[in-house]
Amino acid sequence: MKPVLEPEIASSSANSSPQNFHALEVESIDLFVRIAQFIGFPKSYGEIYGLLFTASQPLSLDDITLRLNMSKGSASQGLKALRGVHAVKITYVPGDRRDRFELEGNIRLLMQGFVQERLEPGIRDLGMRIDSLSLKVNELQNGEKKRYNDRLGKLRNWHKQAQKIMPAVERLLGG
Amino acid sequence: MKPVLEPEIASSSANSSPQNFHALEVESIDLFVRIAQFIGFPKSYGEIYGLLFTASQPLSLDDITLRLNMSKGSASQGLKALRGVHAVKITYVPGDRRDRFELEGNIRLLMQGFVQERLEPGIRDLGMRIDSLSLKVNELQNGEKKRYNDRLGKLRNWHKQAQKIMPAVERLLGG
DNA sequence: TATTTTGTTCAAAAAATATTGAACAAAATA
DNA sequence: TATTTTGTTCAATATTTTTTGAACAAAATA
Repeated sequence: MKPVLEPEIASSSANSSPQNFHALEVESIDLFVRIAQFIGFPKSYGEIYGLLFTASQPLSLDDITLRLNMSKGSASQGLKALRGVHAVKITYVPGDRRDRFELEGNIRLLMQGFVQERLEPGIRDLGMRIDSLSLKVNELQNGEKKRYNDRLGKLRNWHKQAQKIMPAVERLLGG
Repeated sequence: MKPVLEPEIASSSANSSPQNFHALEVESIDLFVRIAQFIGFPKSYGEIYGLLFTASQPLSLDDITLRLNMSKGSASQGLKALRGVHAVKITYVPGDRRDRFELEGNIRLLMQGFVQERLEPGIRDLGMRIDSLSLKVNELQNGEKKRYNDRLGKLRNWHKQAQKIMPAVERLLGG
């Protein structure tokens, strides 16, 4: 079965890149590549997301590799990761054996996934490290101990506030 | 003039790494290396910050390169960047020709710098791109236009909320 | 002024990260 | 069952980012 591609939109400004992209698609992909890099994802993830953002129907792995001129391996891994943060889902399309991919309805799911799977674990890990450091500092002699504790106190405080703000971030970005 | 190094802390658990680090220093540097990576800085920046965190007095460029076994170039660049986000400052020490570096008193300045110089500009840039995309979408035919605008609307909404939360993030992490 | 000390810059090297592509497994079809 | 289609994995390759180190400039000292 042949890949399902977007119908070319008739327009005098139609872009004629090697992949036959519409100018709008290019700009959309570009936007999501930046978002990806912003949150620390490889740019291929952003390309995939951007392509799906513009697509009028769920795309197959083939569509994606063809359109983006990307290896099957990359596309597979990227889709896996995007599914992992609930940014993309697999859709069943009757009469097609292949998986078809499309965006989760809500953009917020991308951000929610990011917050829950990267931001929060990161903050939690830092907390554990700060605690461990605090314990060791308590075994020092008085002078040293005071100096360390002054600085550690500020760090703990910062961390506590970072934790405190997390639910709000999640609620706003995810609401 | 010879480099100013930390006096070795007498302790049965004193670490004997090649650089003669105390276990506490190692853990502190490790912690800040993670924080650096977390916010997208090279790990050398974290090493420098971590070393300064444990230091009982301002350190010179020499101290830092010697202690961390890092090139002069790296140390210079790292310190420049850390000064750029107000995480580190230069202190004048009478009788020493060299610059001496120490942490800005408040940890929060590190985060404030990060928020102001990375997070906010990033969000702003995304906003401009989303606006540009919106303009182009308005030139499409009705069917296409609707489909795009549905998705773009969600994106705009997400972006608006990200902007809204920014001051709170800044206030909390920086207060 | 000549020499030394100190810090910066940037091209080249090293390290880290992302991408490819071929081998593989699983599922559908013939 | 044999063949084809589809998607995954991972070692090798390519790309990007970081680090080095030597050349340089500026400032202090002799």
